[in-house]
Amino acid sequence: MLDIKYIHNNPDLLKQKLTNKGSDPSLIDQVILADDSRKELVSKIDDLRHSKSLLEDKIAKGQKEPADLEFLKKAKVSLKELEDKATLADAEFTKVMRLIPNPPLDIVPVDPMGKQIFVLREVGNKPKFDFKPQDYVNLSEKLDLIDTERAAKTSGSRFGFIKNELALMEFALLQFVFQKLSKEGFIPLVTPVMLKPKLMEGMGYVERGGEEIYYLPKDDLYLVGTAEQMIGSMHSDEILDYNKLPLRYAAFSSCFRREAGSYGKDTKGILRVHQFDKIEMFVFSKPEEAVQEHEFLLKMEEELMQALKIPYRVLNICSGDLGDPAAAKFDIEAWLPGQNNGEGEYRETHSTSNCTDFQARRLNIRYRDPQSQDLHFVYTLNGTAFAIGRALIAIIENYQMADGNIKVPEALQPYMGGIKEMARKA
RNA sequence: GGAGGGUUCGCAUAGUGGUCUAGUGCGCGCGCUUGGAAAGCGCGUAUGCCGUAAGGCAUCACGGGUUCAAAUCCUGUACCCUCCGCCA
Repeated sequence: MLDIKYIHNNPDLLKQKLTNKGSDPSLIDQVILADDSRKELVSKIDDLRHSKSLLEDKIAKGQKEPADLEFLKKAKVSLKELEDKATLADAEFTKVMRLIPNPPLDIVPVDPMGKQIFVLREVGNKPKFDFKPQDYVNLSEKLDLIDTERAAKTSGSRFGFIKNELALMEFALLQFVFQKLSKEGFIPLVTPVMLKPKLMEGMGYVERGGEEIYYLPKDDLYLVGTAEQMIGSMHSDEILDYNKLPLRYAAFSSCFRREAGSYGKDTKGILRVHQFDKIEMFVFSKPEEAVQEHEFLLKMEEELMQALKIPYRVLNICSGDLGDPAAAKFDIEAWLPGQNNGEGEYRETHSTSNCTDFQARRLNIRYRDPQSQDLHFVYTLNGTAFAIGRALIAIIENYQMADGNIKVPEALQPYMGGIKEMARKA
């Protein structure tokens, strides 16, 4: 959600920004109109209430006059009418307000269609194999590391059992990430995965993309698609301590996504599944520190990739490809040498967004400025530490050997109980 | 799932129809006092909306109702707590 005063003062700039994001610029005119009619009603109601309460004070002091009672009875009726109108006007205003996405920052490349790719850098050496590299689906099948067939039996398509050393590796990865991020000042967190509708809406993923979210009607709860939704929500309606900003969390959760509309895409394996585990970084920051926090999150992501020695590239996501809450976003794509029939390709493993005060406004998360004592909205940022499934895929493909066995990255070996290689079972 | 209790200003509490956005204590801020501090004393201490301003309006978990008037009465819902049952 944006600041309505800012909208009133900068309609043309915002229309341009919405156009850049591929959104409907007429939302700006709509919301201004809705706000004006809302204000008009509020003024009328306030005036009427004021004159009403003056008379009520008079009556309370014992000066009762029939004419006053008459007026008050009428006022009560017209007040009710006005209030009903105001409720409607308010609902309309809020509805439009919530449809307006976060305008992109200036660093975001403009491409309303969201087709273009802007590579900031490529990092790491792509592994050179003296054999034709296989993709992770083949590799993991031979080593009995992933079972999607039985997962289809138990749960349907787009699920997977993670087995044997790969199951151990999931927890090695978690351990590895938590160790590193704790040292960097992130608060380790394990979150609930069910979230109330009001808060899910607050995070800004329901207006568009609601189809993507699992919902439990019997309990009126959503299943989270990322821990980001939980961390933002846990501090809703709070005033955060200025001295504790930036407040950084590293949160583990399972994530649930319906993957509606991706039929036929990535149907094999576990690249795109309905349920996966992830450690997510989340930061509540002072506005003036948000850009540097965003870079810090990206740095964390890159350091994690580098520690695992997985080659990757960094993308500056263009305006048309930003989600509603994001004002700027960097993605990391890991190099998967086994894809594309052994030619290799980059696939997204990480994403970090600066959501400015868009989510904080909806969730009402503020801090008090120590100088002015004023309350301001915090800025929120999020970034993937590791989406476990995709990290495992990247490891499998980059660490494969000629015999089809897979080395365990050195950084993970301390957490693997002495296992240095995932090998074919006897 | 069953039975009971609760939800008021950062915290703790007072408040059963008008003088209550709301008293008191604690906490916090400013000042006096002091060589300095503590104590003491005085003053201040929620948020949102409308308005250039003066000022006005709203909010005592949330919604509906009674009344000229609701923190207070009636009613529905949510959340929390205790006990019982079930359970990893």
